[in-house]
Amino acid sequence: MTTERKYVEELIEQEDDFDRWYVEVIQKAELADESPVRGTRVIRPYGFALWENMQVELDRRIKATGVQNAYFPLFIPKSYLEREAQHIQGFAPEVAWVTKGGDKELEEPLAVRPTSESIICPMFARWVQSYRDLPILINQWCSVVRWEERPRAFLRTLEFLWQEGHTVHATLEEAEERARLMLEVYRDFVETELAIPVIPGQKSESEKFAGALRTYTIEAMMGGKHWALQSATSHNLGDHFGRVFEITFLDREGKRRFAFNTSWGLSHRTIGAMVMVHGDDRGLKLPPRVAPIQVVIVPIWRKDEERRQVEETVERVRTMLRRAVRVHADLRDDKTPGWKFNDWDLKGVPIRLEIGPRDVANQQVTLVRRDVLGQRQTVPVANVVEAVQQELASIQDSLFRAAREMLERHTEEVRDYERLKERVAANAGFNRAFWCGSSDCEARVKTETKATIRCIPFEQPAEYEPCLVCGAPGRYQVIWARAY
RNA sequence: CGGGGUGUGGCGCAGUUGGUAGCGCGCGGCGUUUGGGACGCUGAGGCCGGAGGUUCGAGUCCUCUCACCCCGACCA
Repeated sequence: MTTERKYVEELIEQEDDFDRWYVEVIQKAELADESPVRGTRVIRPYGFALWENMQVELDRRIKATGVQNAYFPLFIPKSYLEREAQHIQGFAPEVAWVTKGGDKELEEPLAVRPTSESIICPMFARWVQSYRDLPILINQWCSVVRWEERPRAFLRTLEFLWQEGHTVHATLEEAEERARLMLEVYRDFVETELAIPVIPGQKSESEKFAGALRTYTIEAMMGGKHWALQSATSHNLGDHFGRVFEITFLDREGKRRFAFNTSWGLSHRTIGAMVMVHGDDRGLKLPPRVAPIQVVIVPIWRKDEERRQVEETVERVRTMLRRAVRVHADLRDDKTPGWKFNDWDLKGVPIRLEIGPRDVANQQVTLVRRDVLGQRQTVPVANVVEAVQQELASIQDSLFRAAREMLERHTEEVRDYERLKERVAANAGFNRAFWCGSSDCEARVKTETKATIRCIPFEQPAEYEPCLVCGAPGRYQVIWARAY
Protein backbone atom coordinates (compact mmCIF):
# COMPACT_ATOMS: atom_id res chain seq x y z
CA MET A 1 0.00 0.00 0.00
CA THR A 2 2.79 2.39 0.75
CA THR A 3 4.12 2.07 -2.77
CA GLU A 4 0.61 2.61 -4.14
CA ARG A 5 0.06 5.64 -1.98
CA LYS A 6 3.14 7.21 -3.46
CA TYR A 7 1.44 7.65 -6.84
CA VAL A 8 -1.45 9.79 -5.77
CA GLU A 9 -0.58 10.92 -2.34
CA GLU A 10 -3.34 13.45 -2.05
CA LEU A 11 -6.24 11.12 -2.88
CA ILE A 12 -7.76 9.11 -0.04
CA GLU A 13 -8.07 5.38 -0.71
CA GLN A 14 -11.46 3.93 -1.49
CA GLU A 15 -11.26 1.40 1.27
CA ASP A 16 -10.55 4.04 3.91
CA ASP A 17 -13.64 6.11 3.18
CA PHE A 18 -15.44 5.57 -0.10
CA ASP A 19 -17.74 8.57 0.23
CA ARG A 20 -14.82 10.88 0.87
CA TRP A 21 -12.91 9.33 -2.00
CA TYR A 22 -15.90 10.16 -4.21
CA VAL A 23 -15.93 13.79 -3.13
CA GLU A 24 -12.18 14.15 -3.50
CA VAL A 25 -11.85 12.48 -6.86
CA ILE A 26 -14.54 14.69 -8.39
CA GLN A 27 -12.78 17.75 -7.04
CA LYS A 28 -9.27 16.71 -7.98
CA ALA A 29 -10.09 15.34 -11.40
CA GLU A 30 -11.74 18.71 -12.07
CA LEU A 31 -15.13 17.30 -12.95
CA ALA A 32 -16.88 19.76 -10.63
CA ASP A 33 -16.21 22.40 -8.01
CA GLU A 34 -18.06 23.75 -5.04
CA SER A 35 -20.24 26.79 -5.45
CA PRO A 36 -21.51 29.49 -3.08
CA VAL A 37 -24.98 27.99 -2.78
CA ARG A 38 -25.17 24.87 -0.64
CA GLY A 39 -26.03 21.82 -2.67
CA THR A 40 -25.18 23.29 -6.04
CA ARG A 41 -22.05 22.50 -7.99
CA VAL A 42 -20.10 24.09 -10.78
CA ILE A 43 -19.53 21.59 -13.54
CA ARG A 44 -16.07 22.31 -14.86
CA PRO A 45 -15.05 22.00 -18.52
CA TYR A 46 -13.71 18.47 -18.12
CA GLY A 47 -16.91 17.30 -16.45
CA PHE A 48 -19.09 19.16 -18.89
CA ALA A 49 -17.25 17.71 -21.88
CA LEU A 50 -18.06 14.29 -20.46
CA TRP A 51 -21.74 15.25 -20.17
CA GLU A 52 -21.72 16.63 -23.73
CA ASN A 53 -20.38 13.34 -25.06
CA MET A 54 -23.09 11.50 -23.17
CA GLN A 55 -25.71 13.89 -24.52
CA VAL A 56 -24.67 13.26 -28.11
CA GLU A 57 -25.03 9.50 -27.77
CA LEU A 58 -28.26 9.53 -25.80
CA ASP A 59 -29.81 12.24 -27.96
CA ARG A 60 -29.08 10.20 -31.05
CA ARG A 61 -30.75 7.14 -29.57
CA ILE A 62 -33.80 9.12 -28.43
CA LYS A 63 -34.27 10.73 -31.83
CA ALA A 64 -33.92 7.36 -33.51
CA THR A 65 -37.21 6.38 -31.85
CA GLY A 66 -39.01 9.30 -33.51
CA VAL A 67 -38.75 11.84 -30.68
CA GLN A 68 -38.17 15.55 -31.34
CA ASN A 69 -36.41 18.01 -29.08
CA ALA A 70 -38.18 21.11 -27.77
CA TYR A 71 -37.94 23.49 -24.86
CA PHE A 72 -40.48 24.42 -22.22
CA PRO A 73 -40.28 27.24 -19.65
CA LEU A 74 -38.42 26.99 -16.38
CA PHE A 75 -41.36 28.43 -14.40
CA ILE A 76 -44.57 26.62 -13.66
CA PRO A 77 -47.62 28.40 -12.17
CA LYS A 78 -48.49 27.05 -8.73
CA SER A 79 -52.00 26.14 -9.86
CA TYR A 80 -50.64 24.02 -12.71
CA LEU A 81 -48.28 22.08 -10.50
CA GLU A 82 -51.12 21.40 -8.06
CA ARG A 83 -53.55 19.93 -10.55
CA GLU A 84 -52.40 16.34 -10.27
CA ALA A 85 -52.86 15.62 -6.56
CA GLN A 86 -50.28 12.85 -6.13
CA HIS A 87 -47.81 14.69 -8.30
CA ILE A 88 -47.77 17.80 -6.13
CA GLN A 89 -47.87 15.74 -2.96
CA GLY A 90 -44.73 13.94 -4.09
CA PHE A 91 -42.83 17.04 -5.09
CA ALA A 92 -44.13 19.70 -2.71
CA PRO A 93 -41.40 19.31 -0.08
CA GLU A 94 -38.64 20.00 -2.58
CA VAL A 95 -40.03 22.68 -4.88
CA ALA A 96 -38.28 26.05 -5.06
CA TRP A 97 -40.70 28.98 -5.46
CA VAL A 98 -40.37 32.37 -7.09
CA THR A 99 -42.66 34.83 -5.33
CA LYS A 100 -41.26 38.15 -6.48
CA GLY A 101 -40.43 39.67 -9.84
CA GLY A 102 -38.06 42.51 -9.13
CA ASP A 103 -39.72 44.34 -6.23
CA LYS A 104 -43.22 43.28 -7.11
CA GLU A 105 -44.95 40.43 -5.33
CA LEU A 106 -46.32 37.96 -7.90
CA GLU A 107 -50.04 37.30 -7.97
CA GLU A 108 -49.36 33.61 -8.28
CA PRO A 109 -46.12 31.97 -7.10
CA LEU A 110 -44.10 30.24 -9.78
CA ALA A 111 -42.46 26.90 -9.17
CA VAL A 112 -39.00 26.38 -10.55
CA ARG A 113 -39.66 23.13 -12.39
CA PRO A 114 -38.79 20.01 -10.42
CA THR A 115 -39.93 18.12 -13.57
CA SER A 116 -42.08 19.40 -16.40
CA GLU A 117 -45.21 17.26 -16.72
CA SER A 118 -47.41 20.03 -15.39
CA ILE A 119 -46.21 22.64 -17.86
CA ILE A 120 -45.98 20.31 -20.86
CA CYS A 121 -49.33 18.58 -20.46
CA PRO A 122 -51.35 21.82 -20.78
CA MET A 123 -49.53 22.44 -24.04
CA PHE A 124 -50.34 18.92 -25.18
CA ALA A 125 -53.98 19.72 -24.41
CA ARG A 126 -53.81 22.66 -26.83
CA TRP A 127 -52.05 20.69 -29.52
CA VAL A 128 -54.14 17.55 -29.48
CA GLN A 129 -57.54 17.62 -31.18
CA SER A 130 -57.83 14.38 -33.07
CA TYR A 131 -56.34 10.91 -33.05
CA ARG A 132 -54.46 12.15 -36.12
CA ASP A 133 -52.41 14.43 -33.87
CA LEU A 134 -51.12 11.48 -31.91
CA PRO A 135 -48.67 10.44 -30.77
CA ILE A 136 -46.64 13.49 -29.79
CA LEU A 137 -43.10 12.60 -28.86
CA ILE A 138 -41.11 15.37 -27.17
CA ASN A 139 -37.81 15.54 -25.36
CA GLN A 140 -36.02 18.42 -23.70
CA TRP A 141 -32.51 18.87 -22.35
CA CYS A 142 -32.57 21.20 -19.39
CA SER A 143 -31.95 21.54 -15.71
CA VAL A 144 -34.49 21.09 -12.95
CA VAL A 145 -34.46 22.11 -9.30
CA ARG A 146 -35.29 19.97 -6.30
CA TRP A 147 -34.52 21.40 -2.87
CA GLU A 148 -32.89 18.32 -1.40
CA GLU A 149 -31.92 18.06 2.23
CA ARG A 150 -28.72 16.16 1.73
CA PRO A 151 -26.99 16.94 -1.55
CA ARG A 152 -24.16 14.93 -3.07
CA ALA A 153 -22.15 15.99 -6.09
CA PHE A 154 -23.84 14.76 -9.29
CA LEU A 155 -26.01 12.24 -7.42
CA ARG A 156 -28.32 14.67 -5.69
CA THR A 157 -27.82 18.39 -6.25
CA LEU A 158 -30.37 21.16 -5.90
CA GLU A 159 -30.12 21.86 -9.60
CA PHE A 160 -29.28 19.07 -11.98
CA LEU A 161 -28.91 18.54 -15.70
CA TRP A 162 -31.03 15.96 -17.44
CA GLN A 163 -33.23 15.19 -20.37
CA GLU A 164 -36.90 14.61 -19.83
CA GLY A 165 -39.06 13.01 -22.47
CA HIS A 166 -42.83 13.49 -22.60
CA THR A 167 -45.21 11.72 -24.91
CA VAL A 168 -48.96 11.55 -25.53
CA HIS A 169 -50.73 8.54 -26.95
CA ALA A 170 -54.18 7.43 -27.97
CA THR A 171 -54.11 4.22 -25.99
CA LEU A 172 -52.74 2.85 -22.76
CA GLU A 173 -51.06 0.06 -24.67
CA GLU A 174 -49.18 2.54 -26.82
CA ALA A 175 -48.07 4.49 -23.76
CA GLU A 176 -46.91 1.28 -22.13
CA GLU A 177 -44.95 0.34 -25.21
CA ARG A 178 -43.27 3.75 -25.27
CA ALA A 179 -42.39 3.64 -21.57
CA ARG A 180 -40.78 0.25 -22.01
CA LEU A 181 -39.05 1.30 -25.22
CA MET A 182 -37.41 4.28 -23.54
CA LEU A 183 -36.24 2.18 -20.63
CA GLU A 184 -34.59 -0.09 -23.15
CA VAL A 185 -32.95 2.97 -24.76
CA TYR A 186 -31.56 3.88 -21.34
CA ARG A 187 -30.37 0.35 -20.66
CA ASP A 188 -28.56 0.24 -23.96
CA PHE A 189 -27.05 3.69 -23.46
CA VAL A 190 -25.84 3.08 -19.92
CA GLU A 191 -24.44 -0.36 -20.67
CA THR A 192 -22.92 0.43 -24.06
CA GLU A 193 -21.63 3.97 -23.54
CA LEU A 194 -21.03 4.15 -19.79
CA ALA A 195 -20.00 0.51 -19.40
CA ILE A 196 -22.32 0.08 -16.43
CA PRO A 197 -24.44 -3.07 -16.23
CA VAL A 198 -27.95 -2.44 -14.94
CA ILE A 199 -30.98 -4.36 -13.76
CA PRO A 200 -34.10 -3.23 -15.59
CA GLY A 201 -37.38 -3.62 -13.77
CA GLN A 202 -40.45 -2.02 -12.29
CA LYS A 203 -40.71 0.11 -9.15
CA SER A 204 -42.99 -0.95 -6.33
CA GLU A 205 -46.11 1.16 -5.65
CA SER A 206 -44.41 3.07 -2.85
CA GLU A 207 -41.33 3.84 -4.90
CA LYS A 208 -42.98 4.88 -8.14
CA PHE A 209 -43.04 8.41 -9.58
CA ALA A 210 -45.58 10.76 -8.04
CA GLY A 211 -48.57 10.63 -10.34
CA ALA A 212 -47.50 7.63 -12.41
CA LEU A 213 -49.42 4.48 -13.17
CA ARG A 214 -46.19 2.49 -13.38
CA THR A 215 -42.52 3.39 -13.09
CA TYR A 216 -39.75 1.46 -14.76
CA THR A 217 -36.14 1.80 -13.72
CA ILE A 218 -32.64 0.65 -14.39
CA GLU A 219 -30.66 0.05 -11.21
CA ALA A 220 -26.88 -0.07 -11.08
CA MET A 221 -24.53 -1.17 -8.32
CA MET A 222 -21.90 1.33 -7.22
CA GLY A 223 -18.41 0.42 -6.05
CA GLY A 224 -17.29 0.79 -2.46
CA LYS A 225 -20.40 0.21 -0.38
CA HIS A 226 -22.19 -1.59 -3.21
CA TRP A 227 -25.26 0.59 -2.83
CA ALA A 228 -27.75 0.93 -5.65
CA LEU A 229 -28.18 3.93 -7.89
CA GLN A 230 -31.36 4.48 -9.84
CA SER A 231 -29.78 5.40 -13.13
CA ALA A 232 -32.82 6.31 -15.21
CA THR A 233 -36.58 5.97 -15.00
CA SER A 234 -39.44 5.72 -17.45
CA HIS A 235 -43.05 6.23 -16.42
CA ASN A 236 -46.31 5.13 -17.86
CA LEU A 237 -48.51 7.93 -16.54
CA GLY A 238 -51.74 6.29 -17.70
CA ASP A 239 -54.45 8.89 -18.24
CA HIS A 240 -53.84 10.62 -14.88
CA PHE A 241 -52.38 13.73 -16.45
CA GLY A 242 -54.63 13.44 -19.50
CA ARG A 243 -57.65 13.75 -17.25
CA VAL A 244 -56.50 16.60 -15.02
CA PHE A 245 -55.03 18.63 -17.87
CA GLU A 246 -57.86 17.65 -20.19
CA ILE A 247 -55.79 16.27 -23.01
CA THR A 248 -58.62 14.94 -25.13
CA PHE A 249 -59.04 13.90 -28.73
CA LEU A 250 -61.71 12.59 -31.08
CA ASP A 251 -61.08 8.99 -32.07
CA ARG A 252 -61.97 7.46 -35.45
CA GLU A 253 -65.54 7.00 -34.32
CA GLY A 254 -65.80 10.65 -33.38
CA LYS A 255 -65.80 9.84 -29.69
CA ARG A 256 -63.95 12.15 -27.27
CA ARG A 257 -61.25 10.34 -25.28
CA PHE A 258 -58.62 11.15 -22.73
CA ALA A 259 -55.03 10.73 -23.91
CA PHE A 260 -52.32 8.69 -22.23
CA ASN A 261 -48.87 9.97 -21.30
CA THR A 262 -45.38 8.81 -20.60
CA SER A 263 -42.36 10.61 -19.23
CA TRP A 264 -38.79 9.44 -18.86
CA GLY A 265 -35.51 10.92 -17.76
CA LEU A 266 -31.81 10.38 -17.34
CA SER A 267 -29.74 12.87 -15.40
CA HIS A 268 -26.15 13.81 -14.84
CA ARG A 269 -26.16 11.59 -11.78
CA THR A 270 -24.98 8.92 -14.20
CA ILE A 271 -21.67 10.80 -14.20
CA GLY A 272 -21.51 10.00 -10.50
CA ALA A 273 -22.31 6.41 -11.37
CA MET A 274 -19.32 6.18 -13.71
CA VAL A 275 -17.09 7.65 -11.05
CA MET A 276 -18.21 5.14 -8.44
CA VAL A 277 -18.43 2.07 -10.66
CA HIS A 278 -15.14 2.35 -12.53
CA GLY A 279 -12.88 4.49 -10.31
CA ASP A 280 -9.98 3.18 -8.26
CA ASP A 281 -7.39 4.46 -5.78
CA ARG A 282 -5.63 6.37 -8.51
CA GLY A 283 -8.74 8.20 -9.61
CA LEU A 284 -11.25 8.05 -12.41
CA LYS A 285 -11.39 5.46 -15.15
CA LEU A 286 -13.57 6.88 -17.87
CA PRO A 287 -15.20 4.64 -20.45
CA PRO A 288 -13.51 5.41 -23.77
CA ARG A 289 -16.77 5.99 -25.62
CA VAL A 290 -17.60 9.07 -23.57
CA ALA A 291 -14.19 10.13 -22.23
CA PRO A 292 -13.46 13.79 -23.10
CA ILE A 293 -9.89 12.79 -23.85
CA GLN A 294 -9.44 9.25 -25.10
CA VAL A 295 -5.71 9.40 -25.68
CA VAL A 296 -3.19 11.68 -24.04
CA ILE A 297 0.32 12.02 -25.42
CA VAL A 298 3.08 12.74 -22.94
CA PRO A 299 6.40 13.83 -24.42
CA ILE A 300 9.63 13.02 -22.62
CA TRP A 301 12.98 14.68 -23.19
CA ARG A 302 16.19 15.81 -21.49
CA LYS A 303 17.98 18.15 -23.84
CA ASP A 304 16.64 20.82 -26.15
CA GLU A 305 17.62 18.79 -29.17
CA GLU A 306 15.65 15.82 -27.85
CA ARG A 307 12.73 18.06 -27.13
CA ARG A 308 12.63 19.26 -30.71
CA GLN A 309 12.67 15.73 -32.10
CA VAL A 310 10.20 14.41 -29.59
CA GLU A 311 7.73 17.22 -30.15
CA GLU A 312 7.98 16.70 -33.87
CA THR A 313 6.96 13.07 -33.44
CA VAL A 314 4.27 14.02 -30.93
CA GLU A 315 2.77 16.37 -33.47
CA ARG A 316 2.93 13.74 -36.20
CA VAL A 317 1.21 11.13 -34.02
CA ARG A 318 -1.36 13.63 -32.81
CA THR A 319 -2.25 14.53 -36.39
CA MET A 320 -2.61 10.88 -37.30
CA LEU A 321 -4.87 10.19 -34.35
CA ARG A 322 -6.92 13.35 -34.48
CA ARG A 323 -9.21 12.16 -37.24
CA ALA A 324 -10.05 8.95 -35.41
CA VAL A 325 -10.09 9.74 -31.69
CA ARG A 326 -10.18 12.52 -29.10
CA VAL A 327 -6.50 13.10 -28.50
CA HIS A 328 -4.61 15.62 -26.40
CA ALA A 329 -0.87 16.32 -26.38
CA ASP A 330 0.33 17.45 -22.97
CA LEU A 331 3.12 19.85 -23.90
CA ARG A 332 3.39 21.63 -20.56
CA ASP A 333 7.04 22.21 -19.77
CA ASP A 334 6.59 23.03 -16.10
CA LYS A 335 5.49 19.50 -15.20
CA THR A 336 7.59 16.36 -15.26
CA PRO A 337 6.42 13.26 -17.13
CA GLY A 338 5.84 11.47 -13.84
CA TRP A 339 3.60 14.25 -12.64
CA LYS A 340 1.63 14.12 -15.86
CA PHE A 341 1.21 10.35 -15.66
CA ASN A 342 -0.42 10.66 -12.28
CA ASP A 343 -2.50 13.62 -13.34
CA TRP A 344 -3.98 11.85 -16.36
CA ASP A 345 -4.48 8.65 -14.37
CA LEU A 346 -6.47 10.72 -11.89
CA LYS A 347 -8.52 12.19 -14.70
CA GLY A 348 -9.24 8.73 -16.05
CA VAL A 349 -7.92 9.09 -19.61
CA PRO A 350 -8.14 5.56 -21.08
CA ILE A 351 -4.87 5.53 -23.02
CA ARG A 352 -1.55 7.28 -22.53
CA LEU A 353 1.08 7.40 -25.22
CA GLU A 354 4.59 8.19 -24.07
CA ILE A 355 6.97 9.49 -26.66
CA GLY A 356 10.63 9.92 -25.66
CA PRO A 357 14.01 9.81 -27.35
CA ARG A 358 13.99 5.99 -27.35
CA ASP A 359 10.64 5.98 -29.12
CA VAL A 360 11.74 8.58 -31.65
CA ALA A 361 14.83 6.53 -32.46
CA ASN A 362 12.72 3.41 -33.02
CA GLN A 363 9.80 5.16 -34.71
CA GLN A 364 7.46 3.87 -32.03
CA VAL A 365 5.26 5.04 -29.18
CA THR A 366 4.86 3.53 -25.74
CA LEU A 367 1.21 2.74 -25.00
CA VAL A 368 -0.19 2.40 -21.47
CA ARG A 369 -3.79 1.53 -20.63
CA ARG A 370 -5.41 3.23 -17.64
CA ASP A 371 -7.23 0.05 -16.66
CA VAL A 372 -4.08 -2.08 -16.54
CA LEU A 373 -1.38 0.33 -15.42
CA GLY A 374 2.15 -0.98 -15.44
CA GLN A 375 1.71 -2.92 -18.65
CA ARG A 376 3.58 -0.94 -21.26
CA GLN A 377 3.59 -1.91 -24.91
CA THR A 378 5.38 -0.38 -27.83
CA VAL A 379 3.59 0.32 -31.07
CA PRO A 380 5.19 1.35 -34.39
CA VAL A 381 4.17 4.88 -35.28
CA ALA A 382 2.73 3.60 -38.54
CA ASN A 383 0.25 1.40 -36.66
CA VAL A 384 -0.71 3.82 -33.94
CA VAL A 385 -4.25 4.64 -35.12
CA GLU A 386 -5.24 1.04 -35.47
CA ALA A 387 -3.64 0.03 -32.18
CA VAL A 388 -5.29 2.85 -30.28
CA GLN A 389 -8.72 2.10 -31.68
CA GLN A 390 -8.33 -1.54 -30.84
CA GLU A 391 -7.25 -0.78 -27.28
CA LEU A 392 -10.04 1.72 -26.73
CA ALA A 393 -12.61 -0.88 -27.70
CA SER A 394 -10.90 -3.39 -25.47
CA ILE A 395 -10.88 -1.00 -22.50
CA GLN A 396 -14.57 -0.22 -22.95
CA ASP A 397 -15.24 -3.93 -22.93
CA SER A 398 -13.10 -4.72 -19.93
CA LEU A 399 -14.62 -1.90 -17.86
CA PHE A 400 -18.05 -3.34 -18.52
CA ARG A 401 -16.91 -6.85 -17.68
CA ALA A 402 -15.33 -5.72 -14.44
CA ALA A 403 -18.48 -3.86 -13.45
CA ARG A 404 -20.65 -6.85 -14.29
CA GLU A 405 -18.39 -9.08 -12.28
CA MET A 406 -18.75 -6.76 -9.31
CA LEU A 407 -22.53 -6.76 -9.67
CA GLU A 408 -22.66 -10.54 -9.77
CA ARG A 409 -20.17 -11.07 -6.96
CA HIS A 410 -22.11 -8.81 -4.62
CA THR A 411 -25.57 -10.12 -5.38
CA GLU A 412 -27.05 -12.97 -3.39
CA GLU A 413 -30.34 -14.80 -3.35
CA VAL A 414 -31.53 -14.34 0.20
CA ARG A 415 -34.06 -16.71 1.77
CA ASP A 416 -33.82 -15.64 5.37
CA TYR A 417 -34.76 -12.21 6.73
CA GLU A 418 -31.92 -12.29 9.26
CA ARG A 419 -29.49 -12.88 6.41
CA LEU A 420 -30.89 -9.82 4.64
CA LYS A 421 -30.38 -7.68 7.75
CA GLU A 422 -26.80 -8.94 8.05
CA ARG A 423 -26.00 -8.29 4.44
CA VAL A 424 -27.50 -4.82 4.36
CA ALA A 425 -25.68 -3.87 7.56
CA ALA A 426 -22.42 -5.14 6.08
CA ASN A 427 -22.88 -3.27 2.77
CA ALA A 428 -22.76 -6.64 1.06
CA GLY A 429 -24.61 -5.53 -2.05
CA PHE A 430 -27.85 -6.53 -3.79
CA ASN A 431 -30.24 -9.05 -2.32
CA ARG A 432 -32.64 -11.01 -4.45
CA ALA A 433 -35.61 -12.16 -2.42
CA PHE A 434 -39.24 -13.12 -2.75
CA TRP A 435 -41.92 -10.66 -1.78
CA CYS A 436 -45.64 -11.04 -1.24
CA GLY A 437 -46.34 -7.59 -2.67
CA SER A 438 -47.56 -6.04 0.57
CA SER A 439 -46.45 -2.52 1.34
CA ASP A 440 -46.35 -3.44 5.03
CA CYS A 441 -43.54 -5.92 4.46
CA GLU A 442 -41.78 -3.38 2.30
CA ALA A 443 -42.08 -0.64 4.92
CA ARG A 444 -40.91 -2.97 7.67
CA VAL A 445 -37.73 -3.88 5.84
CA LYS A 446 -37.05 -0.23 5.11
CA THR A 447 -37.47 0.72 8.74
CA GLU A 448 -35.48 -2.17 10.10
CA THR A 449 -32.64 -2.29 7.59
CA LYS A 450 -32.77 0.97 5.54
CA ALA A 451 -32.88 -1.15 2.40
CA THR A 452 -35.58 -0.53 -0.17
CA ILE A 453 -36.95 -2.49 -3.07
CA ARG A 454 -34.86 -1.16 -5.90
CA CYS A 455 -36.97 -2.89 -8.50
CA ILE A 456 -38.98 -5.89 -9.50
CA PRO A 457 -36.70 -7.16 -12.27
CA PHE A 458 -38.33 -7.96 -15.59
CA GLU A 459 -36.49 -11.23 -15.46
CA GLN A 460 -38.44 -13.36 -13.00
CA PRO A 461 -37.89 -16.96 -11.91
CA ALA A 462 -40.19 -19.73 -13.04
CA GLU A 463 -41.37 -20.52 -9.52
CA TYR A 464 -42.01 -18.37 -6.50
CA GLU A 465 -41.03 -19.01 -2.91
CA PRO A 466 -42.65 -17.50 0.21
CA CYS A 467 -42.22 -13.83 1.09
CA LEU A 468 -38.96 -13.23 2.88
CA VAL A 469 -40.64 -11.11 5.52
CA CYS A 470 -44.07 -12.58 6.28
CA GLY A 471 -43.94 -16.04 4.71
CA ALA A 472 -47.07 -15.48 2.62
CA PRO A 473 -46.94 -16.73 -0.97
CA GLY A 474 -44.35 -14.77 -2.94
CA ARG A 475 -45.63 -12.84 -5.94
CA TYR A 476 -42.37 -11.26 -7.12
CA GLN A 477 -38.66 -11.72 -6.84
CA VAL A 478 -37.26 -8.27 -6.01
CA ILE A 479 -33.92 -6.57 -5.43
CA TRP A 480 -33.40 -5.19 -1.95
CA ALA A 481 -30.55 -2.79 -1.40
CA ARG A 482 -29.54 0.48 0.12
CA ALA A 483 -29.53 3.32 -2.36
CA TYR A 484 -27.86 6.65 -2.87
C1' C B 1 -35.47 19.36 12.91
C1' G B 2 -32.07 16.39 16.65
C1' G B 3 -26.57 14.82 17.75
C1' G B 4 -21.40 15.84 16.71
C1' G B 5 -17.52 18.70 14.37
C1' U B 6 -14.90 22.68 11.73
C1' G B 7 -14.06 27.94 10.46
C1' U B 8 -6.49 31.15 10.33
C1' G B 9 -3.00 33.11 2.60
C1' G B 10 -5.75 29.38 -3.32
C1' C B 11 -5.57 24.19 -0.69
C1' G B 12 -4.15 21.31 3.82
C1' C B 13 -2.88 22.65 8.65
C1' A B 14 0.06 24.66 13.35
C1' G B 15 -0.38 28.58 16.72
C1' U B 16 1.81 26.85 24.30
C1' U B 17 -0.14 29.90 30.53
C1' G B 18 -3.29 36.21 26.09
C1' G B 19 2.23 39.81 23.81
C1' U B 20 0.87 41.87 17.49
C1' A B 21 0.73 35.23 12.71
C1' G B 22 3.79 30.54 10.95
C1' C B 23 4.59 25.60 8.21
C1' G B 24 3.73 22.32 3.90
C1' C B 25 1.67 22.26 -0.92
C1' G B 26 0.38 25.51 -4.70
C1' C B 27 1.52 30.39 -7.23
C1' G B 28 5.47 34.37 -9.86
C1' G B 29 10.89 34.97 -11.32
C1' C B 30 15.84 32.77 -12.31
C1' G B 31 18.79 28.41 -12.85
C1' U B 32 19.45 23.16 -12.93
C1' U B 33 16.00 19.06 -14.17
C1' U B 34 12.28 15.59 -16.94
C1' G B 35 10.75 7.21 -18.95
C1' G B 36 5.70 7.14 -12.40
C1' G B 37 4.06 13.42 -8.62
C1' A B 38 12.44 16.76 -9.39
C1' C B 39 15.56 20.47 -6.85
C1' G B 40 18.05 25.16 -5.39
C1' C B 41 17.74 30.32 -4.79
C1' U B 42 14.21 34.15 -4.59
C1' G B 43 9.46 36.64 -4.36
C1' A B 44 4.13 37.66 -3.83
C1' G B 45 -0.01 36.51 -0.90
C1' G B 46 -3.57 36.64 5.58
C1' C B 47 -7.99 43.12 8.81
C1' C B 48 -7.39 34.79 11.84
C1' G B 49 -16.12 33.49 9.52
C1' G B 50 -18.99 37.94 11.71
C1' A B 51 -20.64 41.19 15.87
C1' G B 52 -20.08 42.58 20.81
C1' G B 53 -17.42 42.13 25.49
C1' U B 54 -13.10 41.36 29.16
C1' U B 55 -7.95 43.36 28.96
C1' C B 56 -2.64 48.00 28.57
C1' G B 57 -2.94 44.12 24.75
C1' A B 58 -7.35 38.82 21.84
C1' G B 59 -6.23 33.98 16.48
C1' U B 60 -6.11 32.61 21.80
C1' C B 61 -10.79 34.15 27.19
C1' C B 62 -16.48 35.25 27.49
C1' U B 63 -21.41 36.11 25.00
C1' C B 64 -24.19 36.13 20.70
C1' U B 65 -24.42 35.02 15.60
C1' C B 66 -23.43 33.08 10.61
C1' A B 67 -21.63 29.43 7.31
C1' C B 68 -20.05 24.74 6.05
C1' C B 69 -19.09 19.39 6.96
C1' C B 70 -20.37 14.52 9.15
C1' C B 71 -24.19 11.15 11.52
C1' G B 72 -29.47 10.65 12.06
C1' A B 73 -34.62 12.18 10.42
C1' C B 74 -36.11 13.23 5.27
C1' C B 75 -35.48 12.33 -0.02
C1' A B 76 -38.48 8.54 -6.70
